[in-house]
Amino acid sequence: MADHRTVVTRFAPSPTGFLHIGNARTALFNWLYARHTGGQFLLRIEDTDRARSTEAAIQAIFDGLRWLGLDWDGEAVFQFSRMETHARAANRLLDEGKAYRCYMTAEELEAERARARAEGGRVESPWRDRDWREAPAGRPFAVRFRAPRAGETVIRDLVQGDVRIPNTQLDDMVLLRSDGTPTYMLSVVVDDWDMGVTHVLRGDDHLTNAARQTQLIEALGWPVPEYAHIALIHGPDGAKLSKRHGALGVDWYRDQGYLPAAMRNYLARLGWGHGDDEIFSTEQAIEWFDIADLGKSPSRLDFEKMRNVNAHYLRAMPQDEVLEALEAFAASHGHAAFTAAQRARIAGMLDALRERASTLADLLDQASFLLTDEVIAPDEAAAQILTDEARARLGDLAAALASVRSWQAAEIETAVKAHLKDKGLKLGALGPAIRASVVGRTASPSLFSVLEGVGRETALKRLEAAASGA
RNA sequence: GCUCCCUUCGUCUAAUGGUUAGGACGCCAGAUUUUCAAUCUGGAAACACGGGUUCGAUUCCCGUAGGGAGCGCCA
Repeated sequence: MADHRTVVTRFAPSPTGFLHIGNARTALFNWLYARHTGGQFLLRIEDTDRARSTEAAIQAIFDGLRWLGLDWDGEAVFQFSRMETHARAANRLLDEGKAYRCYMTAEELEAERARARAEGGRVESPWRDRDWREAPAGRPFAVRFRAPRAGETVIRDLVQGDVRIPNTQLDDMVLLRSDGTPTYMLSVVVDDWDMGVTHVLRGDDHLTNAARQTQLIEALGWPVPEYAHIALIHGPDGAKLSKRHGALGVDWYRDQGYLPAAMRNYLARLGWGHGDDEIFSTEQAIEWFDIADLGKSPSRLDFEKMRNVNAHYLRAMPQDEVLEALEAFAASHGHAAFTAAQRARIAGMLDALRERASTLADLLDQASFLLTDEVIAPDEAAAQILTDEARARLGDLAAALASVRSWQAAEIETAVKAHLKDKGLKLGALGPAIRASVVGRTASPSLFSVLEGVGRETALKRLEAAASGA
């Protein structure tokens, strides 16, 4: 049994899809609280629904948590493997008369549920007060919890305060299905106790479950953990986050080029805050995090702000880390590994490039003119700039630049300006065309650093190609 | 339908029984500028509504409206 003097939190997703972004935030809060208190953060995979649980989903949870940098203590617990233990708890309640065998058929149940809903009461099983020996021999039965019919159950929630639920709203929950397998409600309670969980931070969709679980826990004679139910994250339109928003799994964010540190920062600010602090390190978040500062209202995802936070991290990260992240990102998007020359070119221009990017995807896109030595095909806007007149001027410029001794931005600038003066032109008459031919775009970092960045040979090759109308 | 939860700028949030209601993203304007950014300066922008309680409510209470969640032999 775990030491109950220290905080133990847990993240308990069911492996039925990807790691949902809302769940990722829940995991983050549990992780922050455990790290803040010097306690433990446990991971439990709730795989008791055999039909829906998949190996791929389990992997997605592990990968997602690791990507976010949320390390869990000890081995992940697989709920399904603890079935026997759960069943034992149910049987104990049966022996103690706190649960009963229910022989209702699916049809009877359906009718009773309709009645309860219409009358606003609980679903009642006739077997609650009947002797199970009256049941036809061999008929399968479910084990139901004998919940109080009257009164109320109060959840002492660290976020929501005391929440009182009338017991008339709480049915006799099924503990063991008629095939003998334990239900979620039973498994959670038994596992949380066995794992020594002291603080349950989860989505507020579990708030009424907390009432049922409280009843169960008390029947089992165990201490009720501290609860903290946090409001769910909604989509930008305020509706529940759904596939329609196209941004459910954390893997999507990774694929979009968001950085883990930025995600931690952004997610932490959703439903939690520390004064006016917006950008803070994970260490600071750990130091500051407290359940008391959790908000009660649901928050919406704001991709503009997320991009802004990410841009901040992209700029603040050490160069070699950005390069490493960019290369991994490129690889996962089908790019070949960078050559030494490519890496060197990107490194040389990294600060200029990252200043214009919010995500790794932006960065990779903006660095594309550095990824090849060949002539670049201009995009639509750039092509418009390359008129016959502009092309002719580029030819003159290429000839003039060929004699630049040291291929450095400052010297290139001197040479270009001398050439312009010679021709009686302003930079505005030639600059856009240089950019269009060398970068293939109408926007880029400073012209001269771009010329330096691609290297003399490639720069001249592109200028000449544009001049010859290629 | 029943039960429960929520409501401060468009969004994320801070603060308070007496404040010019603060910050951030976004937006607008200006500065800077070879493009695009970045940066700097300035600006517009909120206490959902109606009743109370109070000398005084954004803050406390009650309603209304709006939003959300739950009501499975799913988790």
